[in-house]
Formats: sequence, C-alpha cells, structure tokens
Amino acid sequence: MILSKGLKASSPLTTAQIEKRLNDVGVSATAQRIAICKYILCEADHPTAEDIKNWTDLNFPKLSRATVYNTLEILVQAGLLKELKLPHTGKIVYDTNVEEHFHFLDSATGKLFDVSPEECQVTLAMPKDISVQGVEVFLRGKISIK
Amino acid sequence: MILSKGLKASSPLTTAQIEKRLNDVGVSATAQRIAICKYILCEADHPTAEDIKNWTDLNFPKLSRATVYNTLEILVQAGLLKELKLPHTGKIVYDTNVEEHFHFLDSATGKLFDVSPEECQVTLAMPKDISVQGVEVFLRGKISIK
DNA sequence: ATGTATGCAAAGCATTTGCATTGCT
DNA sequence: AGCAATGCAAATGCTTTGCATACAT
Repeated sequence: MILSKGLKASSPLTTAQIEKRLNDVGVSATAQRIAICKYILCEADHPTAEDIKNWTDLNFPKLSRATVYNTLEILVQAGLLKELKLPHTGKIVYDTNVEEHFHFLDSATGKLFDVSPEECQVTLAMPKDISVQGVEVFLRGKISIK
Repeated sequence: MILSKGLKASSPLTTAQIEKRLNDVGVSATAQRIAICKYILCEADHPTAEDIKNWTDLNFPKLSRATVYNTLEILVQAGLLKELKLPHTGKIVYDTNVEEHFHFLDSATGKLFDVSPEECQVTLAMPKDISVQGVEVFLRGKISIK
C-alpha cells in the first residue's frame, strides 16, 4: 500500500518551488494560494476544506473560507489536486495524488491510504454496449498490529 | 449488467405483502412506512430522500420529511435497504438491492445501474497486515446505442 | 485604470434534531 | 394511560454565492 506521505515532497517545498508549480499550470501564485499549497502539498494528508481553513487560521490569518474553496477549485481544474467524495464522510477531501489510484480506509483510525492499481486490480466483464471510462474503488478494513 | 428494475418485484406489491415484509424484520407496519415502501420497493430506482418526499407529497399527503428520513433509517437498520453515498452527487441514494454489488453511472443520462460481482471482479494484492472487510466500486461510462 | 483575487456575510441544500401532538394497544 | 410514531419547524454542517474591497500589472 502506498503510504500517502510517500508521494509528497519529502521535504517541505520552498515558496519558489510552489510558485513554479502554480505558474507551470497557469495559476497565478498569490500569497494565499501559496500558503494553501504549502499545507496541502507538504503537510496535509487528504485534507478537507475545513482542515485547510484551520491551518490557515493559524498560519495565514485573515485568509477567508471563500478563498479556500476558490483555491481548491482552481487547483483541481489545474490538475494539481483531485477532489474525492468518499462514502465514509459527507465532507469532500482533496488528494495530491493525481495518478490513478484507489483508497483504503482504516476503520480503526479513520485514516485514509492510497492504494495502487497493482494492489487492487479490477477486471470487468460488462455487456459489450457498456464502455467504462472511470473506475473508483473504496476499501475498508483494518491494519493488524504486529 | 443487472437492470436495476430486475431485482424489484415485477408487479407492485400488495399492502399485505409489504406489511409482512416489515413485520418479518421486526418493523411495525404503519401507514406511512407502507406508503414509503410501496414507492421504494416497486416504483423507485435508487431514489433519494427527496424523490421519496416528492412521491409521498402526491400520494400520501402530510407525510413529513422527518418521517421519510426516520423510515429510511429504520429500513436500513432492518436490512431492507442499503444507503449509498456515491461520488457523483451530494445526495444519499437508497438501494433495494442489499446483496453485494457495485454501481455503474451512465454519464449521458445520470442513470445508475447495479453491477454484479461477476461483471466486476476485484483482485487485491495488499500488504499482509491489511485485512479488507469491504469493497465498493463505482464505475462511470456510456452505454452505446445500437 | 483594469481586471483579477480576496474577504465577509449570507444563502443554499441535504440532513438531523427537539419537541409537541397524534394514534395505537 | 402509556408508548411508539409522526409532524412541524428550527438547527446543523458543508459548500456556494453576491458583492464590495484590495491588489497587482
């Protein structure tokens, strides 16, 4: 299983690096957006909008809720983020892993893990007139403690 | 692919039949619950609470929103219904198919179809310390018109 | 200056809750 | 009477929106 942190920058990104990533996808790098990206790309693990707001309240005072949602939408459009609506919660969570992958929820802790397509293979045998364009898999279970 | 209607009673259930099904699972069969079941078990296809409320507004005046939600929760607890939180909508939908199965969303029409475990097989190759207890699969695609 | 981004507060929407009322048994 | 079920309306929680202000080029 992919540990979610594994895909993130192992060390915090610099402001300049974040600016470049934003510019590369055509998003102007405002201070608010950089702050949000710092949290999302380096610290957070499948954060919700609320998680992000809580973090900015501590680290970037006066950043508004609207800007959080607005920025998230822009980052999703830009392909830097994936929006997840998972069945275990009503809240939308955001994923920095934009490659194809699935999710595993540890029911004991509520923690989400990414699952690679190698670890979870889906074999379809659907009627010929059905073309499947997207596959989402959500797993629940437990991690046994050794 | 299982046509959703295929699992429903092919002809409308009688009130007596619904009463029996409710009693069998230990749910007292009130007029409101029977009305809701009539819609859910015979007419509806993956309805939302709102769909049900709209139907009862026409067919069982004065049935309150609270009773709709309350009844749905009871039916879910009783195992007659499954609650689905699917990623394409913010609304909870209810499924009369309580057997293990997955879902396919026709992106063209927004219509949901049940998918049997034979049509969609999931092969897991997870680390040994992970025990998976639940698998949910959501497919999106198109149905080609012949 | 001009357009974009932001902040604030209010609105939306689905769902939940509290509580008084109704209706069985 | 006693208890469960219902109805009503308000509250909740997440997300979205409208609009005025501030910012950057």
